Amino acid sequence: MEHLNKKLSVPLIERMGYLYSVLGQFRDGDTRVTSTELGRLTGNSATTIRKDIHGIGYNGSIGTRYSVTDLRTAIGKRLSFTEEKRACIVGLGTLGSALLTHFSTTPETELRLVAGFDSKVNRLETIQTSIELFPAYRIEEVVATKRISLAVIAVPPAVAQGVVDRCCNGGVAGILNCSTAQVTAQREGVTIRSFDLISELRILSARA
Amino acid sequence: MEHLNKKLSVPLIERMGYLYSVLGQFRDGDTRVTSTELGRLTGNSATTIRKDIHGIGYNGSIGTRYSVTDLRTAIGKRLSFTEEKRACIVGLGTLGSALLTHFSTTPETELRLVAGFDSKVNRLETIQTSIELFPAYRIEEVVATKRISLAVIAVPPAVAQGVVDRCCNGGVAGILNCSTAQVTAQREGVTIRSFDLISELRILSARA
DNA sequence: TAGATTGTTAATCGATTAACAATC
DNA sequence: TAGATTGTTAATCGATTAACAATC
Repeated sequence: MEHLNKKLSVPLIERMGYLYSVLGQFRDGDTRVTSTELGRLTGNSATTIRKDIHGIGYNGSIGTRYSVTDLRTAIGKRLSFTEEKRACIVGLGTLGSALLTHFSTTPETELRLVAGFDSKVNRLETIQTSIELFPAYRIEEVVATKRISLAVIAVPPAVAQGVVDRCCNGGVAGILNCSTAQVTAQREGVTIRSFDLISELRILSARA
Repeated sequence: MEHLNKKLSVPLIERMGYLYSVLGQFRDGDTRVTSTELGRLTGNSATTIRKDIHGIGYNGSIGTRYSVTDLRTAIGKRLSFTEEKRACIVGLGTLGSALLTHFSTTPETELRLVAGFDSKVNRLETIQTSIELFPAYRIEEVVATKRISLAVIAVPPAVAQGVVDRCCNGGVAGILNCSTAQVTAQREGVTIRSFDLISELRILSARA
């Protein structure tokens, strides 16, 4: 009754998110697996796995292993993979429209892409997709009415902050910033993460 | 003479990589800036900035501030942004070819995209780009002869590990895995980072 | 029972922050 | 000199690992 609502750390969420998808690949949900095995499958130590599982509030029972389905359900609940989240993509240039296609063709997810935005109306007309597209001036309205909680930003750096502001006003809870600009959320409680190919390659090249 | 070749931590590289690009935006390189100001510009504490700068082996002088150009040069050297790195993209589906376009149109970088690979030869023929394209069976050979050190992997999950192996054999030092598959490097000294839209959105949605 | 395995505390490691001495 | 600012040590914080008690 203590740790149930504690905020989870990012590393833990990353590990458990991945474990969730690994567990989904088991054919037989009745299987039981040890923490050692789960560690091997996800590239972590058995101790970390046990600590994480404990951290999300799930309890197995000592001696017996973890039940695949029960554990998966518990992770899903705690990380709220069970309730569907609606997402949008703002900016449909080469990168944005590729992410749109990539996203809408990825199955098995609790994330649903429900809108795309671009400032150029004639660009909207040329894109072939089943996702609803809107001109950028409607961001606030559409985000609010469709209750979109996640936004992927793929616009030129110069306009990124403005887009972030409008997404915040519409009421998103999280923003994935794919532009090279540094942006901040005015509104309290909006999480922003940066997602940029060049930065990632830089990190790789500096490590190597 | 002690810390010069110590391996830098990923958070430090991320912060200094970003600081590097921020410093590049100063019009006048003769400007001097305080650690407090740099912290504000990058979203870190002044102490962290000073510690990082110290960590990469740069020394300012007490009381005067940091020289913009000198500091930028020092970061560039230590993170080896000065020596050009060659990169390739493997897998030219929607995501891969968008990354190819995105990458080749991003200027101001020490990273140079020099090759694209795909297993389908007729797909190679339809892509319009100034980057040289090759069939996938030539990965090892081309990576080796062009001395490519970074590979971006955007292939279907089922073939990801095989592609990683061939890149390693060719001699890359770093791999950015954009597929949903978990892959490992057989060879010692190859760094792999995962770069996946869906995982990032999951983290965001679990935080929010 | 004995071996295996989880739950959980203690120890370690690493990164960030606080504090302040050194010095321009 | 006095105020500002870096360099650097010490303190804090958080995450990972080690160890082992609890128990199937």
